[in-house]
Amino acid sequence: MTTIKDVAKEAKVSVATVSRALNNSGYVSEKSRLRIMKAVKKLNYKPNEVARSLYQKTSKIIGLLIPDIANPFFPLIARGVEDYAMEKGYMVLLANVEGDQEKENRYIDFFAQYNISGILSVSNEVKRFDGNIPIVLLDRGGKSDYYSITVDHFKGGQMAAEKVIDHGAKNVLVMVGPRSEYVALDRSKGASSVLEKSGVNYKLIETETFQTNAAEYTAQKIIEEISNFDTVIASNDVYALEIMKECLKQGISIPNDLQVIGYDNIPFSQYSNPALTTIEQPAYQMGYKGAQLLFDLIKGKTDVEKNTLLVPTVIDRNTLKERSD
Amino acid sequence: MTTIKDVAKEAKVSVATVSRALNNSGYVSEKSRLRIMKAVKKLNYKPNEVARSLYQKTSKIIGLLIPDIANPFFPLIARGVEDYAMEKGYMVLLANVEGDQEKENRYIDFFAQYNISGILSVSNEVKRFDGNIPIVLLDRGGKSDYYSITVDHFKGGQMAAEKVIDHGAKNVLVMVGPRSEYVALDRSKGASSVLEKSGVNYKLIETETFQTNAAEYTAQKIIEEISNFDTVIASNDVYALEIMKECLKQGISIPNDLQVIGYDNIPFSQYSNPALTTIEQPAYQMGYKGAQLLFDLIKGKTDVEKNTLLVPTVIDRNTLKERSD
DNA sequence: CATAAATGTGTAATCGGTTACATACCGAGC
DNA sequence: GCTCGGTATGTAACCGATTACACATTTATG
Repeated sequence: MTTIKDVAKEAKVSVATVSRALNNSGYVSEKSRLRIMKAVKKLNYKPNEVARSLYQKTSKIIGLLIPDIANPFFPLIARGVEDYAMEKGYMVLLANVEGDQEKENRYIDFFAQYNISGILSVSNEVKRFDGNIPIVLLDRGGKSDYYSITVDHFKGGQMAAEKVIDHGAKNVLVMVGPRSEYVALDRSKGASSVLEKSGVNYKLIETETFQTNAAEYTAQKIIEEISNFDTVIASNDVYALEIMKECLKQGISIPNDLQVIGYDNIPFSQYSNPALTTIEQPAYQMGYKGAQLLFDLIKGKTDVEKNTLLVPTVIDRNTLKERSD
Repeated sequence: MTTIKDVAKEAKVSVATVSRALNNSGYVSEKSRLRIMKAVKKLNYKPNEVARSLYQKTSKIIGLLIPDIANPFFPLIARGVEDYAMEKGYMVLLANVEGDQEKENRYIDFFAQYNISGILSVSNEVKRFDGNIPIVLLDRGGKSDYYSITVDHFKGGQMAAEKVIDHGAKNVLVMVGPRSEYVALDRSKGASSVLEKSGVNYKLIETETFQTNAAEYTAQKIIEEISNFDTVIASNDVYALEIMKECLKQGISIPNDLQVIGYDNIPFSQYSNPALTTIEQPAYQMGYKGAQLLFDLIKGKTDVEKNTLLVPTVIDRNTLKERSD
């Protein structure tokens, strides 16, 4: 590895001058600058970020905490984050915490130990973080005192309910995610508010987790109850697909015997047969905007919108019956 | 942030002693050790990994290069890697390169700048890496002089071909991935070897990329040709699902009008209707074993198996016709 | 009991950058 | 000609850890 000293020697200047030239800080004569650039090229010099980071106490890394890399919804967010970060010359450290508090803690300690400059988290809160680096929450945490980019899940829940009512739902099972997730709560509140007002029969059923690896078990439990309902509002697309799989096994026809609506619009929701009707979250956009906000905070900007609320959209496919009108 | 100096002062010893105590190197009296541990706890001291890394020229990070985070096959690998790395107290820096050489280069520079201790790459080779840290290739590169954990794709291709022949295929379209990917080549070679020998009619069709975002376009092009065939061996599950989606649109019934077999066994292949018959790659295992091998190399072990070959398995689902016998 | 070996500890160099500070030179303004 | 501000550059301190080396003390050995 060539170091700044090698460059300095090659360009016949001091390391200070090299550093100034590379960082455009302080005065450097044009002559020196040229010699330095030439030396950098000749020696293929890349500054050692570790050394830089040690002195500066920051880095060109941001951390991204996601709950479940196996759910394709999160990679969508990750891409948005990554694209913006890349534009700014930053790297993103992707941490897959899988709902495991211990794992999350380890990643956060790690972030701190590496002088990470900001954190984006798709998580309700970032516990146990003592440093003072900026944090932006994605998809959740809208009412907390964190900065956040969220989707209006209450509205999303309403949209789902309106949509199924519109398609003739009479007995609706609405899956609520785990109680600990505000996201899930908001969604089901939105749904029930509409359902309640319109007078259709409905029941809330709570599931324990959002993790994809529990989806199969959960879907089976739900199917046991399904004979009393004509429609299910699933807590996300993975669950919706899992329910459809179970229905297929049991000869329950979709949408005739049972209507299904999902949430997220993950790429795979278009591949089911029938293709899944769902509520789209602007995941990529959320990631991208979240990264933007985080960089504003890193730069010390203060006139930023603290909580941005994005709107979901209905994606009309084929798991609801044709409307009769 | 508390530093080693704070701990030293609190424990009334020098920083050297603290360092020795924490790293179990050199001599430290039991009395000092206890006082140091107490101080560490009291001050909640976490060593600054950046400083440590600067001196040691290594770190507790390994890099994982994956080609496409949107394809659920890769998160499976990532989990295997992560689980093993976590056991060993390492972090994994997940880099999503999206088939973009520029992006890959940036990540690799970045890895080098952060003294990463090893690289796992799901990529044909790791170009332009001048350092000398260990590299393990996953899923590809079996014949190169890199260390690798691969799946026997030739055999996988054979299995797919045997399977479809077994189910009565007469005219087979086999999708080949991009020419640049040995994986794709091996698979199609395996398939054609069997097809050739058994005398069934077949055609190879080359696609430009494995990236999921090009899948829709590619599938449409393939469908144009499909009327001449009764079976398609897709280059991976995402493509298989995409083809099934197009078939659904066009009223082509699966498996009666067209049989489909995929490759990978991504979690979502079970959600299609009919559920996708496919060849499973032991992705998680590949990640886990790859991490194991990488750690052996990091530790300087030399008596390791250089190229491990895992075997794929047929996952029997419903996109092939019932066998007539 | 003398000496060698083992144990324990502190000072300072080191890793590769950034930057405060000192210094020197130059041209402008009085 | 002298002073002042702008330009240019180098020396050395610093970031927070590890470790070579020196030195002191204790323990083992013959």
